[in-house]
Amino acid sequence: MYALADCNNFYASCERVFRPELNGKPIIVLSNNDGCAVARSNEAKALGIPMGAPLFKIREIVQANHVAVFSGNYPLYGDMSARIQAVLREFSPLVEQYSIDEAFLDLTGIKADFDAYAKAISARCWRDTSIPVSVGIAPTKTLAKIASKLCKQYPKLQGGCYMHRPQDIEKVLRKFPVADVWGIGRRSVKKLDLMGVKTAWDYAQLPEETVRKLFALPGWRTQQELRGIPCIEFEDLPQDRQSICVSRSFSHEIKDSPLLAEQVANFAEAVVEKLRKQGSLALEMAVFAFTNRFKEDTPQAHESRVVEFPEGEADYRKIVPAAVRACQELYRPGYGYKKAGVVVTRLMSASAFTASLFADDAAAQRDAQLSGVIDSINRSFGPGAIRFGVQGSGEVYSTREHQSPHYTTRWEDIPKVKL
DNA sequence: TCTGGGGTCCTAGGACCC
DNA sequence: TCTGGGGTCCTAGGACCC
Repeated sequence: MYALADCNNFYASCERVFRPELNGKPIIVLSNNDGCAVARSNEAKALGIPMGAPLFKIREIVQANHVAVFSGNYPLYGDMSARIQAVLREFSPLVEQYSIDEAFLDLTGIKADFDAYAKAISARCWRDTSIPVSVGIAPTKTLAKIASKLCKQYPKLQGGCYMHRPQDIEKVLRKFPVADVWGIGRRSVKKLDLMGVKTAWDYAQLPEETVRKLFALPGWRTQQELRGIPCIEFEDLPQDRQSICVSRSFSHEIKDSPLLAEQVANFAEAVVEKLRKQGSLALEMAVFAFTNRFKEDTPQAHESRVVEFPEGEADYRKIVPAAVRACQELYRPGYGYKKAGVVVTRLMSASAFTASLFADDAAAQRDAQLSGVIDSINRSFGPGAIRFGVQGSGEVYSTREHQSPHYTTRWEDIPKVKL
């Protein structure tokens, strides 16, 4: 059996932990630059605010209903996510962190009344973190996902649902929209709709050859999983990323080459930090920048440059300047750049690295140590404590008007209790 | 005026080999 | 008019996830 623990409206719930007066009130959390609503409390959903709605399009609803608005506070969400994880590990040693707000548990070998177990996991998360968590338990990951969605739909389940008898599964699938099944995206829903396939049950009953032909291997796996046959691996140990990307939209268009280079330098620095954290070297890097695609009446540019590192690289002093050079090369005057980013690909483990016959070992070792020093200074004193001149202030060009404090990750922001 | 960011997997088709 | 057969590797693009 697998459990899926899914935090309800995660970012919104995190904000509410430290603002309990907002319980029962509509709240939304915004994307970068305060652009779109990427998380909504149930009350905000009920007001008809769609996922991903641009703030300027929902301003009237927000004002009329006093919706509390927050800029994204990722240090807070990351920390709350780690706390949830710690709770989950008490219920199974095998936890797969699937995303910031979801984790699968492998319950193999655990003897328990799984319905009570699901409810207990949810109750414990609530007690220890004040985050509401929906826990579904079922024979496959896809069915566990469905079970956890049922918890959100039916409060009487008290956050936990165990679904395993074929007749129960059939009953649920017959009412469950195929569009809400994990792995069935918008494109597939369109096709399925034309075929008259509306529910998860309809999908499970399709002939396998049809599914294989129209939805390929992933679609077939989903079908098997709906039939109760596990097909999607449980990944206990987190895999190394195959690519690492840092990109942002800017609050204003950038027309100036040095200013664009400054942003790119900051993205490159952040990429290297992530790359080093997972202990990888990059063989390739791409730097890209483009104009505002929503302004259709202005000239559009979509530029990128690729840089190769034949030896593999994870050195700030190699990667950051290379990114800046690539940015200077791709820059074209007269365009207003709205978004840029840096992505490293073809990553390899630094420990598996074989040095080149012609490399200067002493110099390489010195450089590696220097990057390590940069890492430790920034870990101790905060991001950007030490940085390249070309990074400017180290701040990216963005708007965050509704930022909440970093309650759990910054000393100055820790809530004070008055006695 | 204002429109997110970061990933993975799979497949078809092209390039190339003998 | 006729124009081999069988295979691998790589990449771009599609689809999906949160």
